[in-house]
Amino acid sequence: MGDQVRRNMPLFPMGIVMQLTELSARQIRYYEENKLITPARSEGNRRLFSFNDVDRLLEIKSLLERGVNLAGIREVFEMRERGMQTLHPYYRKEPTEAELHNHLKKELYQAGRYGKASLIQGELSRFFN
Amino acid sequence: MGDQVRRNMPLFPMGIVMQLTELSARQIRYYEENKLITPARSEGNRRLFSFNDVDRLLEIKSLLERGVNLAGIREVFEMRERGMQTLHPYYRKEPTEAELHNHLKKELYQAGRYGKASLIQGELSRFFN
DNA sequence: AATAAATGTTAGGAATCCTTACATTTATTT
DNA sequence: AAATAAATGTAAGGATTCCTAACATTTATT
Repeated sequence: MGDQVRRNMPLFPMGIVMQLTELSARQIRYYEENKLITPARSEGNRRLFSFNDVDRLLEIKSLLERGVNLAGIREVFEMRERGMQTLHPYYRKEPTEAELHNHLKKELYQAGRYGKASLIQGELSRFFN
Repeated sequence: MGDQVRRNMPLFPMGIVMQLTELSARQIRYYEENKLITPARSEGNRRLFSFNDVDRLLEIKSLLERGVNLAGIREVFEMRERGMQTLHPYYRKEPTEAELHNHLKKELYQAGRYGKASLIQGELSRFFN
């Protein structure tokens, strides 16, 4: 069984993830609402979080504490998914992109040096190996 | 945070453990009743299983399939906790010990070569690293 | 001051899990 | 073969956890 598969297995209920991340249910649901995570669901519609979900939540928390807003975090995640290292992914996109980029840059600038949190792959590894 | 601590963190609810082990809730509760596992409890008295709990359940299942009964499995676990490799831990114990040992030996004998399943540390590693 | 972003709080309902009790199956013993 | 024991199934009633939705509050930005 691949590592990628394992890290995406739906395992944890809301209560455990709240403890693991020290986030409120409201916060976690809000981040999902904003497409920052997409936890699986049980048959009865209960959220089931994977290791990767928890990792993401920890990173969201870290970035928020650094002053990045949800739009910025979304951008950071999309950036990574495209396998980019640059901070400028604005070519070949929608009109509002320039503004978005500007906004992000400004926030990241005043949030202190960027790149540290987003480079921490696997925050959850503090809990598990 | 130590590895031992992590593997003992209460994380999984009953439903997930059922899927992970392919055991029924009845079976899992019965094994707890017989002191083969001791999952933690939530504030509201719900079982919360750790990695080690799931590992144990997988081993219980394996041993049961080999014909070992619960008493035998309990013996195997106690044996390991004492850090023994021998199959003869009957000195310095209660009167019924000799019978127990005899019983176990018989079962293990007819269950095929012993030692394989109990040596598999971390069955759950098939799912996680 | 007004707006927006992020989070808190509450309510009502649904899903999951709890214990307890009794039934069933399978193996062992007499 | 009948009786006993071990392991599991099943069902009921109740408690816990989680769900969505709505409205309130806090904080930052405009």
